[in-house]
Amino acid sequence: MTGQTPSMEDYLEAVAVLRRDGKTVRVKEISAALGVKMPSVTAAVGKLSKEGLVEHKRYGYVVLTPKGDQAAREIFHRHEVLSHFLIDILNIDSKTAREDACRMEHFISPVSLQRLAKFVEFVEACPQGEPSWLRNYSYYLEHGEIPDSCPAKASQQRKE
Amino acid sequence: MTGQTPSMEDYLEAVAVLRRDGKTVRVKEISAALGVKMPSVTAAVGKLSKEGLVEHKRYGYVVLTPKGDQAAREIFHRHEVLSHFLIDILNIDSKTAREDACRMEHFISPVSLQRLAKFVEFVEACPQGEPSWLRNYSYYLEHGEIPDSCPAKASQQRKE
DNA sequence: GTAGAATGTTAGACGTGTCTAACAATTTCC
DNA sequence: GGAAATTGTTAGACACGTCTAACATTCTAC
Repeated sequence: MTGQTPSMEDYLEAVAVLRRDGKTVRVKEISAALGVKMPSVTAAVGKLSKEGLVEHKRYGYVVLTPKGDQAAREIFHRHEVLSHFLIDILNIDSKTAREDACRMEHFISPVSLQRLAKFVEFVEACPQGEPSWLRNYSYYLEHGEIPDSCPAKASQQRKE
Repeated sequence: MTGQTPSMEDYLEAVAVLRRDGKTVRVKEISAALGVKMPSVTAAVGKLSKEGLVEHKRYGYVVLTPKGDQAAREIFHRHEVLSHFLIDILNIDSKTAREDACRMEHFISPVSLQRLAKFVEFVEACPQGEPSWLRNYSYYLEHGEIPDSCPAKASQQRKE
């Protein structure tokens, strides 16, 4: 948690992402990235500046301070874990996944985030896990029924 | 999605939950349930009433209309799927899980919700799935390393 | 059946975040 | 180097959701 509102977290994250994409960051770009008008950005950047998270000279560039960078990293990490889970495990299209991550990232607790991260890690560390439960899950998604290769299904069928 | 703000969704859900717990629902109880003051409830109930989601006679009980009940069910379903996932799969303590679900439930898209629900369903339908990847996950959570019973781990060890 | 307690409402303030309209600075380019 | 385009800021409005303080209604119990 960064102690920021969802909105302020979005601004911080946007600055970090734009920066990462190479260029210096201007109000206009933040505005475009977040789909808000420039005056909203000016106001937000003013607040973040007061809190020592960004530096911003009037009419100039917006730059993260070390403290702001740290906060942005944390936010971005939440975003990454969530979208990673949504895309690679739940199989959600990346556009929807990113949108969902963008909204939910502001509300997941540190505990849940950490667990979710561990979960994703686990799945990656053990990708073929037991012939592949993840593949079985995909099958289930597609066909709506438990694949035969799942033991539970097999025993259930035996009973039938 | 119900077309409601997160706040209004919370009110709707609270009414449904209180109602389910047996009693008639009063402003005071909603206030207590959500941790807001009574005037906030009055205002919120007024809005929901205008939209035909609750009925509320001055100084009287708050009752969901069929439309409101439907919306509340949908919200509650989101809550259930999320907390179910957090508790039963990620192994998060139920207090944290419920709090997280309460916040995130307002922001998950229908697509992701449906997928998450499917995922939980899948895990339950196939609980022993391949010796139990879920148990392996629990082991991983506890010990921080992939259990030997995981094939990937086994082959990795062979290489070492 | 009325006084006091409990509950509910209204009025008005405030914080947050957004917007538009108008103005200001900066950059571009002939 | 100055006019026009671009970018940025300020001022002021508004929606939302919350609060406190004051007032109104209803309920409870004698």
